[in-house]
Amino acid sequence: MLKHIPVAAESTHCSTCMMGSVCLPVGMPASEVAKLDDLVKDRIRLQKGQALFQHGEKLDALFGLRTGSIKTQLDEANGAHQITGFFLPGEIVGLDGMIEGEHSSTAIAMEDSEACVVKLQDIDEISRYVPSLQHQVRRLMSREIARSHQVLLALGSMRSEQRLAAFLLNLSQRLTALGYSPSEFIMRMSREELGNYLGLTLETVSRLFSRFAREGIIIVNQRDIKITDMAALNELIGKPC
Amino acid sequence: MLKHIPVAAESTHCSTCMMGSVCLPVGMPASEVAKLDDLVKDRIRLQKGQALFQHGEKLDALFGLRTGSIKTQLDEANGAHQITGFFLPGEIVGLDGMIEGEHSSTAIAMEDSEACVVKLQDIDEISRYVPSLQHQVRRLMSREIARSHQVLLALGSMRSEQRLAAFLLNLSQRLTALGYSPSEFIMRMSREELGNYLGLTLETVSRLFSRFAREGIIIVNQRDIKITDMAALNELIGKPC
DNA sequence: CGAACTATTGAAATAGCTCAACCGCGGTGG
DNA sequence: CCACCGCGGTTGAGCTATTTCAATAGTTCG
Repeated sequence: MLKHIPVAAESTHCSTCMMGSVCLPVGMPASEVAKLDDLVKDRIRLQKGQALFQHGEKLDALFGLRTGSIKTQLDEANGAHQITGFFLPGEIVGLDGMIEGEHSSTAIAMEDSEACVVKLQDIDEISRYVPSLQHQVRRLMSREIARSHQVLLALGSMRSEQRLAAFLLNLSQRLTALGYSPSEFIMRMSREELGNYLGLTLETVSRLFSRFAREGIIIVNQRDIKITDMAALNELIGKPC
Repeated sequence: MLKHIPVAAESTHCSTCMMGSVCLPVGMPASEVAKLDDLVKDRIRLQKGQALFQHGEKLDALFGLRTGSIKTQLDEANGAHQITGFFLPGEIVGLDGMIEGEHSSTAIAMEDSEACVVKLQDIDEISRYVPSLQHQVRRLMSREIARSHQVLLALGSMRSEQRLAAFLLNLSQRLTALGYSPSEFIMRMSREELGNYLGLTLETVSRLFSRFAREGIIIVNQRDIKITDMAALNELIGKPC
């Protein structure tokens, strides 16, 4: 059972949340953000491995990740699955599969995590007096489409080393936006999960890490990554530094 | 320059459009659809090869494809590109890249086509008295996300023959929804475009067509396809008929 | 009719996969 | 405390699906 935590009156709301600058309100006029306080009525605390929602479940809310990290995946009939995204704090999970009111994917916590629950009906309610909220949801969904197109680009037209380079650069950027170091971080996902996401086997991913390390591009210690030559990564994906 | 055609008063509106059952209004209550008449104020006629919109252009509208077919692609700096979707009549183009009000992709007509223009500001306007319109847009965007996740699944975890099988089945289904034959159709895209979309080379695609034909699964005549063994295709993608 | 695409087919090269062995680390229980 | 297990990661060797390069043919179109 999911652990729900009602958001107490004196607790953090969107308008006072530290994540505001990168989360749902990002880019909204401050005057409007102030009116979002009723948007999040509770939060969910997840333990590592727990599902935030599962394929086929009724969908009536979006989730703003506050702490931790989450992966989303498409489950296949034969038991296999394809990971479609890794989410960091401030990012919105659950934008896919509002078709027929059912989730089309499954979201699983990769470490202990906490997410704000944003009910769809509250979005509708609040957009009546916060006109920009609907635009915001559209913008977030649009960004999610663009994001998955980027992954499509990687899977469709990059070689293995480029996929990993693109992934590391993307992760670095997103972590930077959260205030972390651009060049040193801990990956929450296993080699297998990363391989699944990138359309490679776990062995290939492992070999790539070793090779990048041998070439002096990164320093690898299990999931602890230090990027020592950002330019080389950019060059790999054809972006002249 | 794009050819705009104002929609005359007596012309077809969403409420009377033949495509209504598969296009933007799909699933909306009939009473609401009746109020959508001001949603489309003009249409665009495109010649084969012409762009409906290009990467970086200002985005202020969605497009409902009325006739023809359109491909969307991500353009890379080095001149390469990744095709992210093929669109048929009734499908909505332009849902990606409402970020920063700019298109993140380019949409190109694969044959002479015509699209209804749905201005974003008209959507906002009309949703004031057609409450379900916002839901509808959300639903359509969500479907677009789910769609691209399906492609991700194909690119990430299927072998070449499965990708082509999945593609043919998907195309067949969509054409059926439009009232065409499920088993006999003309593909609007070249082997190269299909290969690009599926993350394969054009030669591999060509060989796969030849092989499927040799195995009695399809009959191929250039872009003219006849599926003779639908069950075999389903089996290929692991869906026991 | 010839030019320029578009598709097919073959042969050789290779990127990434499969199978398999091994290592290291963290927990667990005798 | 230490032996043992299991899991995640690394590395090697051989294999194979797909690509690359190349030659040929069919189709479209001015």
